[in-house]
Amino acid sequence: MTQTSMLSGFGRSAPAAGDWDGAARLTFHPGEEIYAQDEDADLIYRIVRGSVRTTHLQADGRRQIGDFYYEGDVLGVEMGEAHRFSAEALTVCEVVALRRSGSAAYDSDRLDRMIWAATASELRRTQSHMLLLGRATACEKVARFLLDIADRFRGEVVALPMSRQDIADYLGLTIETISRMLGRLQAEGLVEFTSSRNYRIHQRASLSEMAAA
Amino acid sequence: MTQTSMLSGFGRSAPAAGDWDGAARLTFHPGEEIYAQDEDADLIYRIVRGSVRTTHLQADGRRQIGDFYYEGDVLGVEMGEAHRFSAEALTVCEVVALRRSGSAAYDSDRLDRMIWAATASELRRTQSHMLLLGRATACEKVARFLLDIADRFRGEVVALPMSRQDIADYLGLTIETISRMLGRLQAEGLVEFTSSRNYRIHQRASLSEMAAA
DNA sequence: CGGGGCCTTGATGCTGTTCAAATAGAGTGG
DNA sequence: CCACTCTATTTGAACAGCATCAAGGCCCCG
Repeated sequence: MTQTSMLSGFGRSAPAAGDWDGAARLTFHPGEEIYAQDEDADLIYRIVRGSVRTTHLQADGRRQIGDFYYEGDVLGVEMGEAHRFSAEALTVCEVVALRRSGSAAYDSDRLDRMIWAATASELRRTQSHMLLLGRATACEKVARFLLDIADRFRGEVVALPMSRQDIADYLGLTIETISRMLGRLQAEGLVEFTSSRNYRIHQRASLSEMAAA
Repeated sequence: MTQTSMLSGFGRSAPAAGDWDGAARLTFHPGEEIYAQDEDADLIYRIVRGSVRTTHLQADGRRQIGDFYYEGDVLGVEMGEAHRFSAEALTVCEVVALRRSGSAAYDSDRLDRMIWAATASELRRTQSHMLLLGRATACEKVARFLLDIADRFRGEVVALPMSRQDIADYLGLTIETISRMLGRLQAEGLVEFTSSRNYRIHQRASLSEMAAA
């Protein structure tokens, strides 16, 4: 594949330690934009700490969340000249950035593999998201969302770094519907919310059943 | 069906010339399966002639169409072990098939580039589809669908190789809604159907407006 | 001419939205 | 630590869009 030509090194930038030697290390605060929709897609980012959402905004204000990203995930591998989504920090976030175009560089083989893996992962997740949006009831969407998020954290209690509006724009629903479905799932004893942004799954099997059907 | 068994017929099929030397050339009839959901994703296919749909079937029978593919498009580049979608011919179809893993081959560089390009294209199209499914009204979905299909054919009259059910499962709607929206767009003079599977766009600007908003 | 898909059209109902308001939480300054 | 404010979330009631159910028409092919 052509990754070799797609990648390159990084001129300046204080070399930071970590997986990507020579990469720039950046910090973002909640709500801050990491890259903008329609901006040139020249850099890719790896999240060292924190969580990020990608959003696509339409002219009339409707918003679609592309995905949520966590520690270890790679951002910005969309194909094409420009980003179709912007990326914003949900929590305080540390990322390392690497330029992907430009002159051939030092460890391009490793970067190639990384970009390829990130693209493959992106495609898989986008396909899942598409399936979720296409034919699922509000309740199914919310159940699957809770399971998906829980699968990323090994902890007993799961934290939701995103707002109800973010969840709504991810699932193609309204915040009111999100709230009602969360309420219903809790009333049925499948999950328990210790606060509006922290929950625990009580009956994973039943929840999976709601999600799949 | 597994590729091995599918390709067992390769012995007889005369290795055809064309873009992919040494590739197997196959013919499928309407409704025939090119590869199955959950089957090992070992082969990729390039459509020489005809059109194809990819579909994902859930246990309860709900169906989601992944995409429609035409002459020149590459199929089967989904990542992961197995296909999440099956592929079925819509019309009589000729495809060439290539194994993507396995013995290091003659022109693997070119193959790599091709796979990379197809994956990039797949990601872009899946993202578009996701945006279409997330926050769009029935009317917007249908308008965008008509424009998308028209953009693939340069002709004045556009042919729809797929059924209303296929369109419905692509857009996450029902056949009745599809039919009503097509009727509405025609009544408003934006498009004209010469038959239920052939149309002509009359006011592209207005149609785009319906699609975007 | 008859049968069987496929597509269209009509009537009714349900799911999720919209509009509106109450409640809960988080942050701030006294 | 408490009162206050601002925002996020929940809850309720009415509405709308799309689905569902049910006929009816069209077209292809035998």
